[in-house]
Amino acid sequence: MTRETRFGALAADARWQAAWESANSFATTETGDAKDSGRPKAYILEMFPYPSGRIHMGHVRNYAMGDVLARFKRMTGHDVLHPMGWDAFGMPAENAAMEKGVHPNGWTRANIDAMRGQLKRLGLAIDWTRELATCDADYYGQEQALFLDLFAAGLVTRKESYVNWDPVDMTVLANEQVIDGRGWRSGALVEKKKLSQWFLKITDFADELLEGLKSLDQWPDKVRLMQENWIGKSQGLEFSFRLAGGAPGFDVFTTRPDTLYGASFAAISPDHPLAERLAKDSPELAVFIAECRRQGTSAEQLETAEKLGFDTGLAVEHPLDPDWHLPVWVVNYVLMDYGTGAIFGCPAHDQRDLDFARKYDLAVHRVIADGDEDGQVFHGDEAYVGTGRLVNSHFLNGMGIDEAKAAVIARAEHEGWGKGTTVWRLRDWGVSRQRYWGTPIPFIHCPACGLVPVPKGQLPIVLPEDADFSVPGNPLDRHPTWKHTSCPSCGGEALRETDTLDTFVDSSWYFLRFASAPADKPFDPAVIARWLPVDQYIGGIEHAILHLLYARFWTRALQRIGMVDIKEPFASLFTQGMVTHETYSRAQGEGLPPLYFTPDEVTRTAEGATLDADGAPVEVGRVIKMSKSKKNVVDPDAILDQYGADAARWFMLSDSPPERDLPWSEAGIEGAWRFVQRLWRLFGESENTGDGGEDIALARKLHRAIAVVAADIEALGFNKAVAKIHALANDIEKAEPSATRAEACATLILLVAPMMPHLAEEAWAGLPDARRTTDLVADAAWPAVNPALLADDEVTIVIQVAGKRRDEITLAKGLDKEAVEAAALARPRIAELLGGAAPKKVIVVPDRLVNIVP
RNA sequence: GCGGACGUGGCGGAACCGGUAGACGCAGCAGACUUAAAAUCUGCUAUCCAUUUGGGUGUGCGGGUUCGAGUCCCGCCGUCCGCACCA
Repeated sequence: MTRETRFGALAADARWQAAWESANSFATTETGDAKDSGRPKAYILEMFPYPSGRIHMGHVRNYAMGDVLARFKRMTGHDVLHPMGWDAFGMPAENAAMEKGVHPNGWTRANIDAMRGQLKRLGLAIDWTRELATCDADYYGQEQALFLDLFAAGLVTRKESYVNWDPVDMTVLANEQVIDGRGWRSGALVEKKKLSQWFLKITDFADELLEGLKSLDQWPDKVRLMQENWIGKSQGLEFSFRLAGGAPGFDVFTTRPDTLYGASFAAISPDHPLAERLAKDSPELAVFIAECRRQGTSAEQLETAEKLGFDTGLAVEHPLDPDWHLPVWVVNYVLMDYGTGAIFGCPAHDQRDLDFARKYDLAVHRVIADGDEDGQVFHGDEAYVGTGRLVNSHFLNGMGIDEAKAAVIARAEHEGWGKGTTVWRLRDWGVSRQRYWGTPIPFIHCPACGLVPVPKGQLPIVLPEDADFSVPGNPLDRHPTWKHTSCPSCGGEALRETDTLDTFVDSSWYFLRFASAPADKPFDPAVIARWLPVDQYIGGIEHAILHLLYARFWTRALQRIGMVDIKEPFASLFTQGMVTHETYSRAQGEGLPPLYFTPDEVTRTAEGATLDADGAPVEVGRVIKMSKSKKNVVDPDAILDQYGADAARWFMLSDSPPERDLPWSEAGIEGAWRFVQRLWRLFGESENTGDGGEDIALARKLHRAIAVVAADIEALGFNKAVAKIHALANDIEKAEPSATRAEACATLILLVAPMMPHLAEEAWAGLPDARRTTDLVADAAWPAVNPALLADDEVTIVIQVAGKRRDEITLAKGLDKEAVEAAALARPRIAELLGGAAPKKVIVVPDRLVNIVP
């Protein structure tokens, strides 16, 4: 067979993908247990995609990274689990059903088929036998079983509550899914609606989920911090105010019980039951409350919102001095759904209270002083929130803040009017969705027996195939027959629950099902124990809170009921950056949005860009995340057709650090393509041994590259690994033919194999048998490093004079300081600079540099 | 407002633990090969002065610690991200 002078990527991609498939190369080695196989396990997982229909460049980047790691782990002797599946339930399928009249199942399955095909073209080392879609009855039936287990354990509740109702999607949203008062998917303004809802008691785990973050030392600090803020633990005092006259009042929560003597008013939320009660007899208050509710919740509105209040005329007794009465106001800045919906106002030491007090001319008393400022009247418009000592506070005077907090709590508990308590920002997870395309909640409403769990033997509760999607609302609820059933308990007529589960439930345990998927139960705990936790999880930062917090909760919930013995599902998390592209647009005149063009429609030059259709310039905009609306998208299929999988993968891994955004460019992919071809030519020289001699300098470079590339891949520093491989290729090309050079060419195949697997296979197949340890490079081992070749025996030492680089010498490695110093001072150039004078001081850093202070 | 991250050539970025700043790639310039183009190869490419050898400046800005700072400390400026009347 004569060797092609160009690497034919398209044919090679197909050839090797077929070869891997028929050799079953990426099937998981079931032992997965160092005890049995002697090999460590590596569970490499990328967040599974939603089957929207087409993959995008973000997927390519995400899966290329995971794939490099999975292939590298195989090469370094691990049993690897690297699966793929589909987060297949959710709104878009139902929207498609409504808009195009296709069934959600058919739409979803077709999308999965299309995307699977696209992913396979990337040549991913995935064990496709473990593929799952969350809309498989196999999968969601087991999810129903888990839901029943959690119910039995008291971790599922049903409560009547105000919910976030998305009027466009006609569904309920979790708090986390409401962004600036709008639905995260539809963008519609969210309304408050009272409904009976299913909840998972994530708040039971608030403390554990917070504490657990400390153990996740291989997670980005940023994500841990975001979760910590989300959980929002505050410790303080909860106490009751009595209305003056002795009538029962209301409870307040504060994190600053130390400032109680600085109180000058009490404030309740417009949604507080007391405010609502008072409003019945006060039309003015009713008007005020209505205005507060109209007030928006978006960032800008809150920023500029004025503190407004309504004096109820009521007064409450100060808990530490019953003769001291505080006026009760209804104010717009106290939220009903945090703490108790009521506070005491201490204007001197809380900015919001101070703004409010200044507006309504209320007393402002200093109770914390950081120096000699101890007058009772507080001046200025900036609250003092720093440290200090208590003043004007009777028995607290002179105490530090923490001491005073403890003293007030102790006194409250002793006298019985309050207690130390912890308040969380985290709410229970509302999982009810009034949708068709989700996991049916396995419960039955019986008029006689009430709420009855579906017996496990009757699972899965399958979605009906015939459903009407022509109008908004829940197709399950209006289905003519599906919800009618009999009660498992009394046998009488009963109705099925028609809510389905939030899709974040589906993604809270898919990583377990990948590891173990028996037919008769959700998973086999013994197999889970072998594979979990996931060793490397890779996905977008957009899941920092929702998905990752829910999955952590679900895992802990399963641990509590004894089904798994891990607390945290993901040992190491990596959040990759987005793929971005510049935009091309033309202004369309006043008031109109600009007209955007796709990269295909435009010719880009160094100076600017012109539209192919008319040859006139278009405006080159900022580099931003690829999005359909800005038309700055590049279709992976087109790239694969033109350049093949390896060039696409290589470019995705080059240049930008993986956690940062990657600017896509035509020049960049061209560069990757050229490098693929260059390597192909280089690999072709692998048998050119010249005179057969050794090239020790090249051998050193080779072995250093083997070690450094391995370390870079291990640390997910793909851009650095790419740079090192480039440098090594340069070095090999410059070297004269030799046995070492031939060996280096062959070894380079292995170094690029995780990133460019098709090219590697093609080149590997061209090697003589003597050089090939395995038929497929996919089964080959990572090259061994010869430690003796890692270090040079000579080093270049820089000579500085007064901290400035003036000269350099090459010396044997490991010389002692005196010898290095003498060698440096002996240099004519250094002697000249010193002008004959003895140096004041000489610093020698072994094998690195000499700094001479004249 | 609170919290966090980041500022290095024309661009993406590299630089171990404080020790040669700009690796590697892209773009650009010059040259070789070619009838020509593509492809490929070679060289140059932070900046200013001298242009042969060298010297000055330079990692957002201003200070500081140190023999030595992109890296550590203090204070600014800018960009991006997250949260948000959370009591």
